[in-house]
Amino acid sequence: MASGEGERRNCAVCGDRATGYHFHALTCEGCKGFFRRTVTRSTGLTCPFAGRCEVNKIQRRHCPACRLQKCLDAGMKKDTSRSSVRPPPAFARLGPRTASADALRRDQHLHGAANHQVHQ
Amino acid sequence: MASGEGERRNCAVCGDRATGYHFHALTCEGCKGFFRRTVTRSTGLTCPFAGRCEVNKIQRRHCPACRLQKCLDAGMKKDTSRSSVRPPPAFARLGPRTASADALRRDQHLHGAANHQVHQ
DNA sequence: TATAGTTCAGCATGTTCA
DNA sequence: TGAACATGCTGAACTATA
Ligand SMILES: [Zn+2]
Ligand SMILES: [Zn+2]
Ligand SMILES: [Zn+2]
Ligand SMILES: [Zn+2]
Repeated sequence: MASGEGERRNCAVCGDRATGYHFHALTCEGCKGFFRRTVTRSTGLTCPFAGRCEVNKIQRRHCPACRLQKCLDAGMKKDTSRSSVRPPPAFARLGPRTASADALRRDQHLHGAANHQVHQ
Repeated sequence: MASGEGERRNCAVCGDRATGYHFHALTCEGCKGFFRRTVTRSTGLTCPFAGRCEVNKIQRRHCPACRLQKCLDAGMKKDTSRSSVRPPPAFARLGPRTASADALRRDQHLHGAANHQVHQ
């Protein structure tokens, strides 16, 4: 269980608590979602301060341009080979997820762990 | 000399450290599991780069299609044969089935210049 | 002992909703 | 925007079997 604990897992972009590796970088959920949304749209973001904004947990929302830049600096990138080429299966879901199908799927992995979220 | 270490056994597919022969080829645990899972569920994998992806330890996850192709090129195959009580050396040396299919695949794969570089 | 099969925590990425 | 959830894939460790 690595009681060492000395190793804090912080987001490489804003320093918030990281939940794991996302897009090849250790980041928090916020920067993960931000990157996914932003990198595709790439709406010519421009920083009003010549890209000198600090990106931390508090101010990360203030300047998307600098946040995105820091994401890229941290090594984040979309895996072009493995994305958008496989989503077909779980689409076209009209109502609430049918517990039956989902349960069936998840049952395969629910043998021992109740939730396979990142422990912490 | 339990671990002379001088002789490194590398995976024929990705070059990672091999753990032994798996499905008739010297491979690592990763490619072993990948092949077992994929060869049966061959869900029409397609490479977004015309099958010219390099398959090494770092990038082997990027393109399943090319990874599987390299597995087959390395001679990997499920031994779905009958009793499987023993691996007969004279394994259907008369059947053109494997030879032709194999050659065909290899031909398709090794056609263009392998100079194509994938991201990263 | 060696290889094939099984398990499962973790990774990658997308979706939902407050 | 981001926490929570959904799913498929990966591979180290383990088990089964010859
Ligand atoms: Zn962050
Ligand atoms: Zn800025
Ligand atoms: Zn390998
Ligand atoms: Zn490929």
